[in-house]
Amino acid sequence: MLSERRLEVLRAIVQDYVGTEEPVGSKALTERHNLGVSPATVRNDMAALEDEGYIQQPHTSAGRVPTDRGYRLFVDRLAGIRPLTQPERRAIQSFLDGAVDLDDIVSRTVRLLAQLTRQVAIVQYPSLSRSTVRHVELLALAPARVMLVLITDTGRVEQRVIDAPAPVGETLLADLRARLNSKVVTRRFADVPQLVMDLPDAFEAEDRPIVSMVLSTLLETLVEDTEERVILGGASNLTRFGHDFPMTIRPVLEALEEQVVLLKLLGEATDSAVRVRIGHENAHEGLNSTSVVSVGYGSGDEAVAKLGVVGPTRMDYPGTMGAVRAVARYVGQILAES
Amino acid sequence: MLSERRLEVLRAIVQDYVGTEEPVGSKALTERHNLGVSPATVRNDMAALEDEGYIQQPHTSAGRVPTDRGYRLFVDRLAGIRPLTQPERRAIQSFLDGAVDLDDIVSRTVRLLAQLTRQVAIVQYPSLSRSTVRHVELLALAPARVMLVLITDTGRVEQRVIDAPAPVGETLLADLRARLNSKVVTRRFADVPQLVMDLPDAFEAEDRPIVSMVLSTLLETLVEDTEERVILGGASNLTRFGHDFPMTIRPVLEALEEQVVLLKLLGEATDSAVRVRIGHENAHEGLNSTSVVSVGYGSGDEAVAKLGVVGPTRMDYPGTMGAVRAVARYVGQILAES
DNA sequence: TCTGGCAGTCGATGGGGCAGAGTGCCAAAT
DNA sequence: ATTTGGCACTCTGCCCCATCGACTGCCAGA
Repeated sequence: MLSERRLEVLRAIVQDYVGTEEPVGSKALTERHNLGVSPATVRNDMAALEDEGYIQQPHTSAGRVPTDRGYRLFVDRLAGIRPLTQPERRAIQSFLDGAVDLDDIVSRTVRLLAQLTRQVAIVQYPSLSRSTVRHVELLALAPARVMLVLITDTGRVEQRVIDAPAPVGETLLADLRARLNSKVVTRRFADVPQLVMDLPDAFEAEDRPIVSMVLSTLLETLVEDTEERVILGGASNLTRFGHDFPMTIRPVLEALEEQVVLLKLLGEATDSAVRVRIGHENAHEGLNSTSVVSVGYGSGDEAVAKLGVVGPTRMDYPGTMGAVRAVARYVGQILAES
Repeated sequence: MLSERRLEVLRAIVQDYVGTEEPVGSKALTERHNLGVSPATVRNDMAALEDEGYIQQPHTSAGRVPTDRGYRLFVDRLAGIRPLTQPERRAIQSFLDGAVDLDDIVSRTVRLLAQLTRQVAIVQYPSLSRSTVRHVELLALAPARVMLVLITDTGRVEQRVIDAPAPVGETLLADLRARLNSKVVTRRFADVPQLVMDLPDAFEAEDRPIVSMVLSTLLETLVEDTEERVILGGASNLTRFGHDFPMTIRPVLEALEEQVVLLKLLGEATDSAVRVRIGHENAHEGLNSTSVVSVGYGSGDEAVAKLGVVGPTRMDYPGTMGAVRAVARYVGQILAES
């Protein structure tokens, strides 16, 4: 396998390349990092690294540039996650603390993340599928018209209007509201259908149609709103992609406009481990020269949604991963509090 | 003043330049448009137009390019608004007809507009300042924690969590809910502050702090909700800006991320006349080489919000204006129906 | 007022030559 | 077996220069 020193050389190459954006040569390497060996030795190591596919030269007689594979090794074995500095933590906290509602939290998060990483940030709205019900409210808008309001533990509110076949009494409404809430509050969306199944039995036969109607509307809402929304910010950071970006930036911008693509980008993982997708590891063509750093976040131990950033494969992985992880944690806290 | 033919020359220059993206010379002009005069004559006219500041040459011995002033004259006097073709109209209609709610209408509109004009589209949400309150709900999440839910007649729902200084009794909450609703339901947002002003007087002294707290949160929500939201789409069209766009695109992307800037871009006008802001007419620096075409739209005769597109000053004005106007009309219709 | 002709200007293009940076390889040293 | 210094070689990037082509402006004549 690769000797310790060769890994060290790879690490140095990645760090220098990320810093300078220019292919790095053997001489420059020995000067900037004190590896304790001569350029010639480094050259040999580089040749070996190139054979293994970790680095590559853009042209004969140019310096080396990490390949996707090289970045992968770097991320997996050579680099840790850099924790944020104290001032950065404070900045995050004060920035997120002012949020007034869920929309605000999400939009602040995306801006914060973009600013912190100087890259394009993506934040998924807390998904409803893992959410729990905080409260169900029933309001009589008119004698035969009921509004159903669903409030989730993530602060999201959804509403539906139900046209009943006959006037609905206030007492019935109150009764249904009470029973419904006692059944479903604190329960997960996924469990709700079973929990309310036998609810109509508790009512008079004449009331059952409207009860069923309310229930089916509730279930519909639960399903429909599991739909996952994503917002993004910091698009202007795309201009820092590199000198050749006219070719690069176009497909990226296009990809970023598709909700579906964004969702896929964030990946399936929903635990709180930071994931990195490098270059071609992203299935989506056009994002072949970008990397995505993503992580799940949520109010409890379980993630309810994901967030992340997308930037050039040549990015500061430790720093970006640190920022993404930290933001996810703080957002989780904020969500848990509200 | 400028002779008829000189205006014709200006029009030809604008059209050619928009088409080719390259400075246009006297010879090419006479070949493409049959002006009935020789290149030499056109040269004289061009010199005159340049003296007046309508066109300019990038370098000595290059063709001419319209100035902002030239575009302005073109838009004001030389070009009409090109109506859309029948297929285009049908496309608009079928695209917008599938919308299920307000969010959907707006997001479809922005995509449609971006696609139609192949530029960056901006759509402002219908303003809520004319909305009325349908219902206010108060829920006890915890003993000293109340959630306020506001439901508007447009079907929009907003919620806020209030941390009370002391536990809030259920009876107090019910009382407040009832009184509040009887005051504000069916009332316009703008009228609410006055209506609830004396509400605390109806409560025991010890309850007044929490009552005031709820009221001020409500008023805050009303104000914020009236606040105008804007969304945009088609950012990938920025890549069609021109060859030199690295310099150009950056400030534009930055500007487009600021809600405030976007709102200003759309301008103040709220009637249904299409407005064009060309280059430096946009106060915002960094948008000096872009033009904004905007128009008000609404469900009735009165415009409730604005939409538009932003693109390079070198854009197809008649076509863009036509598309913007048409989309605004159709969206107005859709809104009126729902 | 228009037109053709003519000289002049300037950007774009492409070749040639010259560094500079970097590599691969080899033979000697450790 | 590994490391090192040396050396020849190969590129790219840059500058310079000459050429080409597309314009313009101006002037004299129709």
